[in-house]
Amino acid sequence: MAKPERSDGTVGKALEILDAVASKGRPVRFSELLAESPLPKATLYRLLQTLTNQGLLAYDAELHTYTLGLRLVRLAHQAWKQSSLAPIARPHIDRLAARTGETIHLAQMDQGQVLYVDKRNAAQPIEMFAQAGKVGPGYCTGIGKAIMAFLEPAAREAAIARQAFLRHTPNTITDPQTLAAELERIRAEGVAFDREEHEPGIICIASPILSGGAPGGRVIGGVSITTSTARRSLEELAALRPDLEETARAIGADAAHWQFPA
Amino acid sequence: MAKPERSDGTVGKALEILDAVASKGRPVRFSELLAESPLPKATLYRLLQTLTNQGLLAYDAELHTYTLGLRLVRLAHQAWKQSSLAPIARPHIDRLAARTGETIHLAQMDQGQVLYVDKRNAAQPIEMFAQAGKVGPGYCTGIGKAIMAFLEPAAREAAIARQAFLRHTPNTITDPQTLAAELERIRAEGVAFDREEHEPGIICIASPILSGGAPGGRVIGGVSITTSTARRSLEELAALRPDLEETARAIGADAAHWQFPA
DNA sequence: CGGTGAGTTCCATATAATGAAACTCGTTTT
DNA sequence: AAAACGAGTTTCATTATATGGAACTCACCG
Repeated sequence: MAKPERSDGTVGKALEILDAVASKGRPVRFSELLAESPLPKATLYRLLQTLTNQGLLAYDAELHTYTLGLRLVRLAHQAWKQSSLAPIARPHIDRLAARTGETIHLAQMDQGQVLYVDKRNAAQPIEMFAQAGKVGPGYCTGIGKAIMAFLEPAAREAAIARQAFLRHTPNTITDPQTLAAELERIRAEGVAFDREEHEPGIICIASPILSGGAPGGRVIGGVSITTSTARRSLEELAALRPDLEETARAIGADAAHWQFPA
Repeated sequence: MAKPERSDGTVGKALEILDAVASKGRPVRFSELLAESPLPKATLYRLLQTLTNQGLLAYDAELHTYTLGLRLVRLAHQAWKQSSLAPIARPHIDRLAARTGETIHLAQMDQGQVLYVDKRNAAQPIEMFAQAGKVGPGYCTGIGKAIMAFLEPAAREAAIARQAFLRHTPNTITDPQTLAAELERIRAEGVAFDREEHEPGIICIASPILSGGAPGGRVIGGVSITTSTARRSLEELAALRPDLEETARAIGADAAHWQFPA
C-alpha cells in the first residue's frame, strides 16, 4: 500500500484531538471538533471522554466546551527539566544576558519548528510559560536557520520541506532554494542573522549549540541575541558574536552527554 | 465486578507510561520501566515506540533511554494559556508582588495536589517553567488548604482522601481528622496560614479565589504570600490580608466566566 | 565457546475501538 | 402547542487493534 501510515493507532488519534484543541487556542465545542475531524461522532465523543477523565482535557459542563487540561502543565514541567537544554544552559544565558543587556532566546527544534525553551528579557519582568513553550517558524528566525544549517543533510532537507514559507516582511525567505542557499552560507559562516525576516524592526544573531561544544558535534539547539533596529544596527549586533559563540560553546560542552530530542 | 476500572483503554496505559517516565525525573531504560509496569514486554515496547514517534517521549539511541519529549512543552504552553488562571491573574499578582515585596504564588488544584501556575519572586530573577508546573502537597501548604477548604463537601472529602499526610516538620498535619477540622476553621475564617507545616522557617498566608470574586462562588484556585520567619512574623504576614484578599477577589471577578478544571 | 540478559519481532487470539443508527433533550419554527 | 431540528449521548454488532507468549537477535560475559 502507498499509505504513509502516520496514525499510530488510538494514541495517535488522541494526540490529534489534543492538537486540534490546542490549535484553537480557546474553548472548543464538540461540534467544532467533529466538523474538522475525520472521526465519526461516537468515536470522537468517547475519545474526548477518555482524554477528559485523564486530565489532558478539561470540560466545561455549562458551556459544553473543551480546553487543554492542567495535567499537561505538570508533565511539561518534568519534560522541560529533563529533556530541554534550559536547566543546563541557564547559568550561561544569564551571563550572556547580563553582559549584553539584550534579549536572549534558547531554543530547540521540534518537528520542524523552533521551540523556545528559555528566555531572558533585558528589561521587562518575567513572563514564565508565556515564553517557554512558544513556537516560531524555522525559516525566518535566526535561531531556526542556525539550527537547520547544522542538521545532517537528510534531516535538513526534511526540515526545509516542512517550512511554510509565508511572507512576513519584505525580507522573508519564501522559497526552499533560497533557504537552502542561506543555510549553506550560515554553515560556512558559523552564525545566522535574522535581518528583519520575521518582524519589521527586529533583528537577531544566532549560533547553533553543538554537542560537546566543538565543531563536528551534533546540533542540539541554538542561542540568539535579539534586538531592534532602533537600539542597535546589524553591525553592532555582529560585534556581540564572540560572546554569543562562547556561550553556545559552553552550553554545548556542558550538554555533551545529553540526549537528542527527535 | 468490584473492579474500579480506571484504565481508559490504550490511552490510559500510554499515560501511565508517561507518568512513570516523568516520575523518574531522569532518562529511563526500557528494562526499568518493564520492571515496574504490569504490561508485558512486547506491549510496553510498542507503546513506547508509539509515544516516541509522537514526540511525547524522546529516545536516546546510544544510551537506550527514554525521557519526556518536547512536544509536551508545546502542548503545555497552550494549556497554560487557555486553561490556567495565570494569564488572567497576571496583572493582579504583579501588583500584589510590587506592593508587598514578597513572593507570590498562584495555584490551582489538580488531582488532589496543588499545581503552581504562576509565581512572582520578590528579589530573584525568573525561573520560568522551573516554577510553573511544579506541584506541591495539598495538606501542608497554605494555598492547598485554602482551596480545599472551599471545595464542595464531596470534592473536599475526596481531596482529603488523596493526601499523603507525610510529616515534613513538627507542625505538619498528619491525619485526615485534623485536616478536616483545620479546613473547617479556614472556611469560617476566610484565609489559610501555613505555619511552617511544609518547610521549617517558611510561612504563608493564602486566600482562595472564588469564581466571580464573591462569597458563594466556586473555588477556582488560590493566591498566597510566602515569606520566611527571618523576614516577617506570622502577625506581620496577617497584616497583608487585605491586600491578599483584594487580589483574590479581583482575580475571581475577572475569571467569572472561566471554566473549571476537573 | 556456550551462556545470559536486554531489546526486538512474530503471530494467533482476545480485547478494545469503531461507527451506523437510534435516542434524549433543549431550542427554534410553524 | 405541536412539530422539527440540532447538539450531544448511548447502544450494540462488527471490525480493527492491541495483546502477550514465545521465539529470535545480538552484544557482552564467564
